[in-house]
Amino acid sequence: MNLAEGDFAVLGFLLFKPMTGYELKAMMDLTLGHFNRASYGGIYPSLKKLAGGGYVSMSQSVSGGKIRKTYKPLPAGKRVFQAWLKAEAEILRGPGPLLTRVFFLGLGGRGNAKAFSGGVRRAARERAEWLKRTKAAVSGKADVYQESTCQFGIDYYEFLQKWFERWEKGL
Amino acid sequence: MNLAEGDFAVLGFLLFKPMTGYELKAMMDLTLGHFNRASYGGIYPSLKKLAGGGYVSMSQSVSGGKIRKTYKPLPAGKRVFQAWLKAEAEILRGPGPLLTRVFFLGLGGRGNAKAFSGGVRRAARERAEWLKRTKAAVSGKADVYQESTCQFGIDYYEFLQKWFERWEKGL
DNA sequence: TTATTCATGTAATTTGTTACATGATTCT
DNA sequence: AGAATCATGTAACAAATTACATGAATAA
Repeated sequence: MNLAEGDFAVLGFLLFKPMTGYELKAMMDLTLGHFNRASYGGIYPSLKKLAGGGYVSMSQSVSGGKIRKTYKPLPAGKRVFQAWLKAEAEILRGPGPLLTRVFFLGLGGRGNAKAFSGGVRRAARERAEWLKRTKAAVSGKADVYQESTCQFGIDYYEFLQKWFERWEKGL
Repeated sequence: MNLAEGDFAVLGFLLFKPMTGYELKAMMDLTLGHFNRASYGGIYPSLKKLAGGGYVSMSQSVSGGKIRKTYKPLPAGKRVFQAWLKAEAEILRGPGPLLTRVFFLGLGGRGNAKAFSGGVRRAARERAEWLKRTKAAVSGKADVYQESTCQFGIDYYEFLQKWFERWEKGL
């Protein structure tokens, strides 16, 4: 039973501040919501999983008949989160997973952000190069739209490179 | 049993040219592979589903003990594909689904591409505006990385707007 | 008094991913 | 002889999405 992207997002938010599932949803909607949508159907099972694995603890409080379950990271949770922060980034799935990582970079060590950014830039450069080659290979054989798809990829990965380059300098 | 993103991609490729599952995989890897990964585990069940729904026909040929199943779109398949091409684009999931649509735009009517591009630009503009507002609202309360996440979103949606604007002009 | 916010979750379905299993043909 | 390409697919698992179900407190 290993943790997925969504689980790490939940865990990361709890590292900022212990929260209830409801509060988590509100925070996620506000911050990562534009790319990574959060739903109760994702959050509550995730909390259960994290608690079952010993990554977070749960404390229940009852006020006025209403149950409130507040979740808080345990040492094991902090450990796996740090490991996740240091892992290589997957740039292929689009900005969503990438942004989730950027969001939590403040929780990692000082060198972590630079290393992460460097990894993204390298991967984006490789992707852009590859696409330029395929574009040249397909040129003439494909219609405008198909070539546009390729061109978009090139432009997108160059945008990524530039963005992270600029960002790294400003850190 | 309604069709998903991946099913439409398969159907679209078959509209270019009747193919086998194997050929589909090769084509998809070459063209849409950078954002939308294709696997046999996705393609073959998709073909089965499309055939079962009466969207494509299958013709089997045996040459040298080897079975070759070639799939070809039926009128019903063409109809649902056209409807899919005309639907509003989902810009939230990142470039993947967007690019799948661009790739097949040549199969739609002349006005289709412009309408699509306009829709993307409008959605991207709204998203960027929304992010600017939340950025202003959160300013000071969030750390560098959290604000960067927001800034990335703004820059990304502006990149999208500019890209499609330029693209539309060149059509 | 009615709508919204706070607060919990489950169940079903869909979708995607990975790994496995098989075998002929063709190129080196 | 061995590697790569052509060609089929299934099974298991992981993940995400949607819809459903419930109910107290509070703000309009």
